[in-house]
Amino acid sequence: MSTSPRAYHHGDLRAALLAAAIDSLETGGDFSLRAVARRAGVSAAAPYRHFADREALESAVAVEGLHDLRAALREAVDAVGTDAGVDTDDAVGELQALAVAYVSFALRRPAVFRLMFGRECDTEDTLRVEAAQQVRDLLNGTVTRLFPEADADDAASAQATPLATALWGLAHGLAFLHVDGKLPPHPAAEVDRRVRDAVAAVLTVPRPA
Amino acid sequence: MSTSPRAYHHGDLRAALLAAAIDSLETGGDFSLRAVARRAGVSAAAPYRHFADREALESAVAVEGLHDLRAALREAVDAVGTDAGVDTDDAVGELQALAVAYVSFALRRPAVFRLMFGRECDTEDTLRVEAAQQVRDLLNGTVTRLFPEADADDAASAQATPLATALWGLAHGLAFLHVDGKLPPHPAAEVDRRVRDAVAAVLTVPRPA
DNA sequence: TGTACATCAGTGAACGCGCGTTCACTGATGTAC
DNA sequence: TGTACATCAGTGAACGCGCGTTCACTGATGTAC
Repeated sequence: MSTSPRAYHHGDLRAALLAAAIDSLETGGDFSLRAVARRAGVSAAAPYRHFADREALESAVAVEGLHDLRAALREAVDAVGTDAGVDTDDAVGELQALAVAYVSFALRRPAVFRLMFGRECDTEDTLRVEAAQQVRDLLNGTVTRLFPEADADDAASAQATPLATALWGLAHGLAFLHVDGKLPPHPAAEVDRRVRDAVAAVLTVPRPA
Repeated sequence: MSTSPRAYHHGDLRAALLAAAIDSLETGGDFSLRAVARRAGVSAAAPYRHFADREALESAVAVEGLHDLRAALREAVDAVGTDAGVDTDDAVGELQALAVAYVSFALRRPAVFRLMFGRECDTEDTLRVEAAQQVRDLLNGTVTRLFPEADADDAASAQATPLATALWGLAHGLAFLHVDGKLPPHPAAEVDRRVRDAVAAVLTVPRPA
């Protein structure tokens, strides 16, 4: 809270380290315990008072990122409007908005996104597992709400139906293809359009009579 | 060619280093110039006779991987059958086969797959750019062949239509989600089914009249 | 067929680097009386 | 309100590590005559 620097007893070094880690990731793309400590203006050993090891810090950053992603997705869904009467056109629009938000988060914070998803994660870390599950639930829940006919017997509305898996895969793939430079990541408006078009194309493909 | 070890003048150290690099990636998941040299039974400086630097070796591995991926995709497409008369059901089956092959390649060779796609790549490296383009062409070409109506005015059959982008995104996303442990990567048959179902679900979603 | 020599693909030692982690320590903080 | 003391969050030096890269070198190979 205090803005004045204190030699000892930083105040909230844990939060400061997290912020430094995210900052470090977002400017430079990589981070290390030492670099983060440096950026926080603290000795290399200091982080060990707050994190067991390098991986614990990494996981804490991932949790923050997952929360932010969920917030961004929720906001996108809410922005489309949650009117009770949803026809399929609106449904397509909502899925488009979801995918656009997913990809745009990835491009806004590529290093954090990579850290969140770009490696196998520690299944022991309850907070991280939960945060990841919440993102999944939001995606699955939205799809199930929009297309309940696919799998009507699931009382819990957050089942990973094939359609939900497909939407996640599509958004996730387009996100990484852009982040990794396999599809041009600029300008943002073009990316959004590409994502929207891809979602629309796949959902409205010609089909046999 | 000769199997007897020679102190000097290895014979084809370049190829041996590539093989060692791939081997190193596939058992351990990571690799370094030094580790690769060690594995090839050669001094740490030896690779510099054949590769400008670490990145050049990495790119050469990526090129091999991209060729292998294209071969795997081509094989999958060919296996479905290339009869002239294709109706939409066959088309869905072919896209499913393509996606399954893509994901199964990623799970068979996760570290190589990551190296191929998991970072921005050197656009100066012509061989690598070409190899990547060939994979794209195969995906785009197949989609355009199966769904020509989407964009009939393209003479070149390898345009990146929205549908082709979507299919690539879907396959790519499911690949990484499995590779990174966000979806259970075992058993293989289950993964194949999940991919097939996802492709089918998205292409046959209910739609407005 | 034999010899002299240029070429070239290796060696091995060394460089500087940043990393994660540990350790004994120290100085600020807060509590008990 | 003042003092003694335990707690706790930092310090800074040190460890061993593997890395990419360079350098002068050496020994095998192949060619010219």
